[in-house]
Amino acid sequence: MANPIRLLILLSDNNSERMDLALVPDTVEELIEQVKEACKLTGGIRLQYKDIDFGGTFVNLSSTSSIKDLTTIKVIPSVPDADIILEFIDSVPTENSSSLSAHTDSSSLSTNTDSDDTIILSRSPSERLRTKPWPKEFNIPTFSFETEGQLEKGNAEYTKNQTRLTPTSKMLSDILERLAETVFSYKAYPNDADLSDVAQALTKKHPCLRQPDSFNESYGWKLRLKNKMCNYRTQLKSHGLASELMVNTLKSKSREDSLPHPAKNNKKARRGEANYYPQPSFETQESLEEERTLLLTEVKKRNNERTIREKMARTFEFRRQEIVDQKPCIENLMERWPALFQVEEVYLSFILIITNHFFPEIIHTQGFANTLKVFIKNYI
DNA sequence: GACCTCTCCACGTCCGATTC
DNA sequence: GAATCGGACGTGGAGAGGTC
Repeated sequence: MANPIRLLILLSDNNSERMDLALVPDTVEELIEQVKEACKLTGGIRLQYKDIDFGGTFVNLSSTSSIKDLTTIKVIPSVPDADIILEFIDSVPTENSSSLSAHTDSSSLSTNTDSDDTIILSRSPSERLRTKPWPKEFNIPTFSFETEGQLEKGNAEYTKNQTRLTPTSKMLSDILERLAETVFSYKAYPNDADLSDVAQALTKKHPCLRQPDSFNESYGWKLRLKNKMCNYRTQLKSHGLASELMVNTLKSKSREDSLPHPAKNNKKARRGEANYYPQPSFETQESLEEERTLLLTEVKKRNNERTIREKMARTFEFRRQEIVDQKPCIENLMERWPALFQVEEVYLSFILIITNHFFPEIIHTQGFANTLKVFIKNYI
């Protein structure tokens, strides 16, 4: 029978615990789980052990064979290279509409979001609505109590004798309204494939709504939804609820015309593209202008990429609105925002724009974050 | 490069259903 | 019965893509 072993777990400089084990686990993963349980830790950790052969230096633990009685184990919160995630953060926005933040995982043991590994690419507070990418499987929301009740009855009827339900206008409004709200929480301008997803998810969840005459038995719902989204955007605009939609309003674009005609002499956004117009953050125009002035100084300093990146991120909304509203010429832009033309910013924006355009599904993945990090380290 | 067709989007309008 | 709401549809301007 193996002898029990005693370990000293170093949690921090002045925080340690004793841990007794009946036997050494076979794998490091098991040991990590046991340490987490014993010390009541959450989040990602890795372990190092005190290597006597090297004068007591802490060495990464790759095998439990290094563990003996009275070994000192050091707990390292999270593993930066292994735990990179992409997520939206609220404080420091940047230059791309699909703004993202790739940073090391800040578990309960770590608050290391300010390391050099952090790629500050976050979204504006106004865009908090769209904090998640388009779901792989669209989750149909819960409708009003009345609608849900009718659907439940309709589905039961459908299961029994394949009878389809013809929704009343009230029910139809409720369904479309809730779907539009949910779709809008992901995308203001969903494409055909997105709407097909929603329509299919709807008829899958509520088979009584299937339309036998249409493609996939859901094409009619897709058309309805497409129309609803258009009306929904108009509705939001009329209530002034979405500034990002307002800048894409044709009438508001042709201000120079005293009697603006819709879509007359206006450059229209490219297919599937709309002006990104984040709301000003909690910071004031004055403070942001001050930040911009500081940036002019910072940009002249050497090896100052991180500070520039941070300040560019912080002034993103301010800069974006300036560009959308005033449409400044390149000379003015270069004069006011020289950092925007630095290689790092151009590369980063380019990579994100291309990726978001062609491979939107990978932009939230860990693999993309890792690749981006390596690219920035090596080439920027 | 010109032309054509298709698609997208905003906008306006119609019309049926609902509310008052 | 008038007012309001909202789904549906038509229209026009613009971009994308294909063809010659």
